[in-house]
Formats: sequence, structure tokens, C-alpha cells
Amino acid sequence: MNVVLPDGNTLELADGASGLDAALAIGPKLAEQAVLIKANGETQDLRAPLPDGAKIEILTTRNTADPDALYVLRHSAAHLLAEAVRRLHPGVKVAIGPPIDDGFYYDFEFPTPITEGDLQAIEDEVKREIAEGRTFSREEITADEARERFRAEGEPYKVELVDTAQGAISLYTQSGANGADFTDLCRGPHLQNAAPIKAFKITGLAGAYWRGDSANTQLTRIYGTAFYKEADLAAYLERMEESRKRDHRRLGVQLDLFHFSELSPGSPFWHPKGMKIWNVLEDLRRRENLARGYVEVRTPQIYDKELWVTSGHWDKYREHMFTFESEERTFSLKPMNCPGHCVLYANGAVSYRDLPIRMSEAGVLHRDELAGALHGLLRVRMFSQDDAHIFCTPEQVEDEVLGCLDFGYSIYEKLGLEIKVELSTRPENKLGTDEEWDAAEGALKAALDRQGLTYSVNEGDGAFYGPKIDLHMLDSLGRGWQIGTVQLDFQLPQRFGLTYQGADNAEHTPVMVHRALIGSFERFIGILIEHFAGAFPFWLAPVQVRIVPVAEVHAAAAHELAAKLGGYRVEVDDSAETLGKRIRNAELEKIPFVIVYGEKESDDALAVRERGGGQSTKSLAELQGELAVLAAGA
RNA sequence: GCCGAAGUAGCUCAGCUGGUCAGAGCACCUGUCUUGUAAACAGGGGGUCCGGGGUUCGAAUCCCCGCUUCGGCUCCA
Repeated sequence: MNVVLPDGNTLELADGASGLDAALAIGPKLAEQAVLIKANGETQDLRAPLPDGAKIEILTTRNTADPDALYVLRHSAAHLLAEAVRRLHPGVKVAIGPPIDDGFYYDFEFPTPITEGDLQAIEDEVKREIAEGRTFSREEITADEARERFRAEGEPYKVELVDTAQGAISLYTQSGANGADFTDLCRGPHLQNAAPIKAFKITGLAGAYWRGDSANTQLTRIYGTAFYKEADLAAYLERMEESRKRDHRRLGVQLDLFHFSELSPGSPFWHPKGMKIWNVLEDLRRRENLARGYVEVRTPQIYDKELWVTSGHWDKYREHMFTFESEERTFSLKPMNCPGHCVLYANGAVSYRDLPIRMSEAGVLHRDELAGALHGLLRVRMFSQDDAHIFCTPEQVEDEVLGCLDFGYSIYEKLGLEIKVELSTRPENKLGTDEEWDAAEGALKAALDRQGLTYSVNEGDGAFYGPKIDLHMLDSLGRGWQIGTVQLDFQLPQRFGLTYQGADNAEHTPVMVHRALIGSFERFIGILIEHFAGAFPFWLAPVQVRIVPVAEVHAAAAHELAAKLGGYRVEVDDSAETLGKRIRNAELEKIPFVIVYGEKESDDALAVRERGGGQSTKSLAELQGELAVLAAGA
């Protein structure tokens, strides 16, 4: 057989040759440093046979930043972890241990629970294994052999993995000076030996359900990470530390934007400065809504249970609703606006000439989220959604969805946000016919394409009432959060008996488009805080300009200047602190502009300091011109 | 909700194995200073050591229960 090298040359190999054989044929040094091979673009273990005629590329320990090379390293590190845990905690059952972004984890079932205090010993043991040396070898066996083997070893999770594995079963054995030590079911690929693992660290301990199902046993998950270079680990830890500084929960306190109280878990208290940001967004929302043909409505906060029975929420969403009794009736705080909007729509006759009706409401919603799911502003129990429901004809759906996407992206681009788009299609328990779903999914795809968006598809992940487009963003630690959503709904209009009179004089059921672009103001502001690390652009900043009079005698002039900058959010700091201290405070508060005002200053010559330290002298007129541009959000 | 961890002044945190352990820095208040681009100086006030039980001569410290928060898991309509 032969393979094709990256330079185009052909290499002649014995039949059934592996990647390692290919590397050896090229040179011993390469074989020594090799960690995995790409055959026709697909990564595979060095020890697995190569397809005849494959184009190959060998990755080595020098590809220290290559994601695939890191995956292999970390996957092997995970196996060393399992070996160490088995040695230190006899009787432990091993489940699964894949590499992930930034590291790896391994799930175990411990005979007696472990705590964080046990982690150091495990980490030390892994480091000892690395120092001692481990060689990874691969073998392929049948599913029956594998099942038998793991059953004999008392590893029920492995048996289950074999049962659901696709294709050939491969095992990896890591052996050291003391003989074969640990064999694990694994697809691979793995390193040839442990030597390239120059940095190893256990980073966390958590519970995790077997196969991600909360009905299953909860296992103990140990997280860790590994690198080809010690310095890479240090850089990683440094990066994590920097990310933590952007955490909106930390900045929210530092910048005096909001706080939480034990008296109302999951519901933020917005401080005056936080509300400045909120109101800027609220103004933006209202202005843009009006410009795009939306009407604004306001609907009740609490409803009789009957409404939720009609909408289906009582069935599907009850455990997340706050309910209470009053005068022998059961009520619930609304977790969504849509049923209320349906009631509003139903009040009065609607003609096809009225459609589309774009009904918006930044309604306050309450959802009884699981205590363990709460997360600062990013997962709350009370929030305001920039909600809207578009009632339209089936023919109008595509244009309406496109309008929503265009609307959303006008906001995201203004803020420089990076959005991940997902399309979720019909689930198993869908309502409605396949024809309806074909049309609905087609309309969403067409709108996505017309907007020029790249998106991933989550097959079967749509709501039972219709497909949806979800818009996600990452927080400072790389966790994803849903910001916006555009959902098609055929069910709610039917459940509420909504109709419009068509041109054919017959009654028709409208299609409903649920749409949130900012999503919840709480979550959006939380994301913005992390995105800007608290240094908001001028048009969003709670305080835009701070004037610092040099001495007490300049305070009056400073206030006059502030008055001339009316229309902007301006403060005068005439406190009894030193000039240096007041400038420092303004910097710590991340205020975009500081104007120092003393003997030398006048309307013709202002000493302007920009956030970060840049200084310049400009006239009031020049400054006002500059601020006007920034205020527009350019 | 589940697994693990944490909760000490407004904020950040120290307080090891129970015995002046109720502290520091910043913030706050008062006074002095009247300031030229990231921290003037001095003094002072402030804590139910998350809450409730328990062990003990004695608990911030040990045990139990609860609440909240953090890291994950599940969930995210």
C-alpha cells in the first residue's frame, strides 16, 4: 500500500501499516514526537491501520497549540487520572472521560464520596505516573469480548458503553515499569506514552449524571487540564483569572450597578447606575420597535389558572410557575407574555388587512428556576423580556422572520456582539402536520439565508408548537447563554381560537411569531458588562463625563460647564479629595471622559482625559461635536 | 433539584488544631491640607462572625438542620 505525504510525495508501506509505521519510515525523530495522524483530514490513532492511498499529515508534540493535538494529550491525561483514582480509591467504578475545551474530565462512581480535599493526592499520583512513565498500547476486540471483560472487572458503565458503541471496539492499556496497570475502553486516539504531558492540573470536582440524564445515578466528575508546555498551563490559569475579573457579578458590585439579596433569590436590585444602562437599552428598544412597525401593549402580571390550561403551560411548564390562591381561585405570575397577547388579539375582529400585527411588551416575567441554576444576572427568577408577538398570515412568515433577524443584528452589530445562531427543527412530540412543519422550517431557513447568516441545526430540538431560531452569546468564561429567539407557533393561535377574516371572506388562523432580540434585559446587560469588562461605550455608560475641578474655587465654573453639557450624563466631583484621587476614582468607575477644570481652563481650552489616560486640550464646541458622534453609538 | 465548596465591617480578606479572635486595607465620618491627571495626613464610628439548634467551663472556630452564594450536572419553556 502507499500513502501521500503533505508535500505530494508518495510513501510505500507494508500492507496494514499504521501511522506510526509511516512516521518511522520518514524518520525516527518524527516517530518519537508524533502524537496523532490525519488520514484524509480525519484524525486517527497512530497505531491504527491507515487506509490505502490516504493523504496523511502527522501532528507532533511540537503542535502544542493545535486543538487536535491538545485533545489527544488531554484524553491520555484523563486515562492517567482514572488509573490514579483506581489506585487511590479501590472499588471505584469508572464511567467516561473525554477531552473537552480547555481540558478533560473523568466520571467515577466512588464507593465512598470524595471531597475536594482528596484531589491533591490524586493530582500528585498522576504526576508521579507521568514521571514514572506510561506507554499506551491499542488493541481491537469484539463487543462480546469487551462486554465479558468489563463485566468480569465489575465495570457496569463500561459494559453499557460497549452496548451502545458503534463499530469496532478498541481498548487502550497504559503500562509502566510495574507492568500493565489500567486498560480502558476507548475509541482513542492516544499519545504513545505519557512523556509529552508536561503540565497537569486538577481543576474541579462536580456531580454529573450518568449519560447526562437526571433520572440516572449521579457520578462524581473530576475536571482537569493538561498541556505540552508548563508555560501554557501558566498562561491558561492567567487567562482564567483575567476572565474572572470580567465577571458581571463582580463588576456589578464594583461599579454599583445592581445587587442581590437573600430576601429574594434570583431577583436583582437595580441601582441608579444600573438603571441608566437599562433605560438606554429600553429607549433603544422602544425607538426601534416604533420604527419597525411594532405597537406597544401592556398586559396583566397575574392570570387565572384557566389561561395557562388553555395555553398548555399548566401541562408543560407548571413547575416553573409561581402560583397562589386568592378568593378560592388559583392564579399564577406570568412566566411568558404570549398567552396574554393572544387574549389581547382575540379582543375584537381582525381583518387580513390588519396583518401583520407586531405586538411588543417589555413585560416583567417570573419563573421559578431551580435554585442551583441561578447565576447572577444571567439566570434569574424575575426579568424583563423585550418580547414581541407577530400575528401574520402564513405567506408573511418568511418576511417577518427576516425582519426580526435584521432587527436583532442591527442591535448586536451596534454593540459588537458575536452571536451563534442555531436552528431547531421538529421534535418527536410535535403538534401539527409534516406539511406545516416543512413550510415553517423552510421559512426559517430562507430567512436565515436571506440574512446571510451561518447557523448550526439542532435536529429535533424545536418546541412542540413550532421550529425556532436561537441566538446565543458566550460569557467571559465561555459559557453559552441564549439571548434572542425567533419561534414559529401554530398551536397557540389555535388553542385560543384566534382568527382573521381573509380576502376570501372565510375565517383563518393566524401564525404567531414569538420574538425576543435583547432577550431579557437582565441577561443582556450581564453579557454586556462582561463583553465590555465594565468599560461601556460612551452612549451606554451610566456616567459619560465627569468634571473634576482642580480646587474648591473652580467648583462653580465646573458646575456651569456641566450645565453646558446638558443632555449628557455628566457629574461634577467637587469632593474634598486630591485631584489625583478623584481622577483615579473616575478611572476605576470606567467613566469615558474626565474634564479637569482649573485656572488654565476655559470654554476655549478644556483639559480632556479619555478613559485609559489619553489627554488632549479642546474647545467646548469641539468636545460637543465629538460627544454627539459618540452618543449616536457610532 | 443533585454533587462538591464557601458565607467574618459597605467591599476585598486575615483569624492554624475551641481560650483578649472580633482584626487589616479600602470605603464611610470628623479635622488639617486647597490640590494639575490612577491612592495627602491624622483621628473616629461601624460586625446577631449567614440563621437556628447542639457539644463544651468556654464556639467565628467542632456537630446537626436550614438559607444564600460559588463551581459543575440537570433544566433553560
